Amino acid sequence: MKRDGRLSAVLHALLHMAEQDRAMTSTELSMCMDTNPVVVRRTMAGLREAGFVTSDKGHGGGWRIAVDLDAISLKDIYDALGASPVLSLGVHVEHPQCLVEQAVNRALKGAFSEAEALLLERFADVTLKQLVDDYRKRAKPARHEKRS
Amino acid sequence: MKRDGRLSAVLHALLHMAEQDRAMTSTELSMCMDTNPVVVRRTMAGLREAGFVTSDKGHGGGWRIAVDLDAISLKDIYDALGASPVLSLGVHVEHPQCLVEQAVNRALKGAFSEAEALLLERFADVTLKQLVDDYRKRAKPARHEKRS
DNA sequence: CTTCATGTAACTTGATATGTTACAATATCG
DNA sequence: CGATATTGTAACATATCAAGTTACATGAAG
Repeated sequence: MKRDGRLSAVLHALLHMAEQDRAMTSTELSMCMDTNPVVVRRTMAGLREAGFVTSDKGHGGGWRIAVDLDAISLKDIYDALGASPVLSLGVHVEHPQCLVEQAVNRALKGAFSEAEALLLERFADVTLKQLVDDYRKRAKPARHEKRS
Repeated sequence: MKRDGRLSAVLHALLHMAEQDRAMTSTELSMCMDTNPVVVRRTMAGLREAGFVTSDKGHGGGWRIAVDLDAISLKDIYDALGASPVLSLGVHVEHPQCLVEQAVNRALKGAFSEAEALLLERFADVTLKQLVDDYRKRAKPARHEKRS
């Protein structure tokens, strides 16, 4: 089963936007997200509705981050993308008649919801600001290398 | 993204097998797994290779559980099915050049692996025996109702 | 030796995420 | 004002991949 890399791709785009003080066009973003401009607009639409980014038409238009970087967590972005399922695994029948299958579902669902809750907690703990800081911390030493 | 219900379906089948003292045919199992016999054989093949079930051809043939119910955990079954990914979410590029994307990947992968580890721990903690016991505990009171 | 079963390869189908085209709407620039 | 740059979005096309299906070989039991 193929994994959904949209969250990852969008975060990549957002961090690049955070490093610019101008708007970035869908075409620019499509390059760093390795897709095409229409898909970028489709994906960013959710973030716009949630108020995390703004978009402007026309000359000099494009996408900008609209809130403080430390006010957005990965969970916020995940939700804004449309809360796709976290787990590939699921139960075969949601509300089975069969008592045997009900026992299976009880066991599986317990494990599923714990794992999902943990993941979303971790997402909620990380802000875009932290990602930017992490990136900068690693990028700077590399620049020193070049200078020296 | 559609969820993979094979683990759930196979557990259902195994518990029914556990309640019988005869072999069950792929056709019988296909009914309780809500699919067709060939898919059952395909799915059970992994369990057979792992030694959890045996299959017999010919008259009176079919599938039987081959080990003690308290010697198999959900994790064992999950593994025997071919360890499909646990999470729907993944990173967009596995080993990116871009430092920004590397920072994104570090954050995501940490959260992913914690959640996955937790789920597999929980799976490892539950044996087929426990599921059977849970089922029986709930099934018996229902019979008393009928009698009284 | 017929029937009932599994084993498995090959092919078909269906669901769906992604990509693409097309064009309307709108903002900026000169 | 007209040319150009940009988003917004619907509609369509493509690719992928799991599941379903067909077909037939193999083997066991009556």
